Amino acid sequence: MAEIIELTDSSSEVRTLADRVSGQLITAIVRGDIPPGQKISEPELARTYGISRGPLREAIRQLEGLRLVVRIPHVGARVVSLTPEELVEIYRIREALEGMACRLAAENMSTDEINSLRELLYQHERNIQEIDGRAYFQKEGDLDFHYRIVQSSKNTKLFELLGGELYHLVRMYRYQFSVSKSRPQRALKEHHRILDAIEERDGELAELLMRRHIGRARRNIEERLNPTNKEERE
Amino acid sequence: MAEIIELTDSSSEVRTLADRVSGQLITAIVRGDIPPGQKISEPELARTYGISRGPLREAIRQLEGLRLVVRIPHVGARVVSLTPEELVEIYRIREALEGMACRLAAENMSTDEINSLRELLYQHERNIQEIDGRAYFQKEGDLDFHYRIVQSSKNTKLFELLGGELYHLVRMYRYQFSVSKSRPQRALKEHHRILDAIEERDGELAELLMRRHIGRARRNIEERLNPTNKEERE
DNA sequence: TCTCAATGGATTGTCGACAATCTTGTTATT
DNA sequence: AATAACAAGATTGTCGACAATCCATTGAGA
Repeated sequence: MAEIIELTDSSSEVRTLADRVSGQLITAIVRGDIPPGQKISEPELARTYGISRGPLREAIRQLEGLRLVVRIPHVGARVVSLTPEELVEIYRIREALEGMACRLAAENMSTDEINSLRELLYQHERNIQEIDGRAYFQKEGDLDFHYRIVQSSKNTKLFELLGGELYHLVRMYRYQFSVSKSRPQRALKEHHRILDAIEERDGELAELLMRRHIGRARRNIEERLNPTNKEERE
Repeated sequence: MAEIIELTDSSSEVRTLADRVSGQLITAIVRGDIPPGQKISEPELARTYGISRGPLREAIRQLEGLRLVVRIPHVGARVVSLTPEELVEIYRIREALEGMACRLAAENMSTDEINSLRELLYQHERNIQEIDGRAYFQKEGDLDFHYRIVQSSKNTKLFELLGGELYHLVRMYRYQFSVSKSRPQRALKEHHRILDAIEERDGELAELLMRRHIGRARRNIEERLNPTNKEERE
């Protein structure tokens, strides 16, 4: 099964209540347990997690930094609710950023990392065959792949940006819009091709393939957003 | 004189102590009043700003989200201290992101915005002639230009990302490393060319020029970082 | 003299209470 | 009946105090 990305605990064991609750809240929001647009009540959440409002407010401020909640002074915080347009914007950003990440990965990825990532893809393959219809694991698995590429770009700032912020939002809206690839088989094949290019140290091609890969997903969303103009399909 | 970018107050007037102090701290850190690497003492700062530690801690958490401070549980927070390598990483990200912003701006920028931005460049021109040696205003002015382009890309998420996080770090390290363009004249000319391309709605060219523009600044830093290999200069 | 443990001091983390602001439901007026 | 002002309740913002953890200095032992 796909490895679970743990972006929440930033390093080893978290020791403060605020950090711990922050992580739990991230998970809850990303999974949709706390749905988009929902108001966040401080007294209620404090009771739920058994802490006082002090640390809880700090946790909320962290989530605000991750763009997972929007806060209005003296009114309260609510879980962010992206418009489809904003989601498209995020995919545009991913196109640019992960394209670059791919080019850098082609230069900097170690052979060990490449082999390990290839193994992960085989694992995904088996999962698809097993559960076929259910695309859940593939959904998470897809981000696993992208996550590793960015990590192997060896650009720490880029890694923080994508892994620390954008991916949360992407995961969150996978659950909501069910934006998942309709054909995981095809996505998997594309992943293999991207990794091929990286293995051959062809950064230019790797970037191109990744941009196409994400661009397709973006167009997928745009179509769902605006189902007219069917003749405009590539 | 160059308009002062006010990225701190996110909307109209800030009403909570935490938000207000957060803004003041951002300014203080970006200007170098609180130098990189310096420890942030909660009791001391609380006294300085005349508030209690509660709101101050929330402000620090916000700064943590902006990557302006690094926090270690039970130890404390310190102002971030970027390595030259990380600064180069940020410029690589800017290259990708602002390149895209330029392409989008060529599509979406209104003629009013274009004219206004052209006027800003003329203003910068006058400033350069006036103060010549002192590159201070030009330093801030440079970011004004980039800021406006990103704003005119009409990609709100992109705007948040660059204007809300990366530019703070860039500004901060302008003061520290004095990474400013050694020849503001040249930078100004490049700005005009970029705006020309946008005016002609040539997104491809605008992106190319912007990438070059930022790439030059990046190579500038890299050279300063590693002054050997002089023959490798383009 | 150097290493290591202990202790005192300071700093960070957490809590409960109070003040300021907003929201909602009610009442009065047009 | 609809709108506006008001008031009660709840929520957010702020504070000071206490607990938990870390850091530095000191002293003891090898």
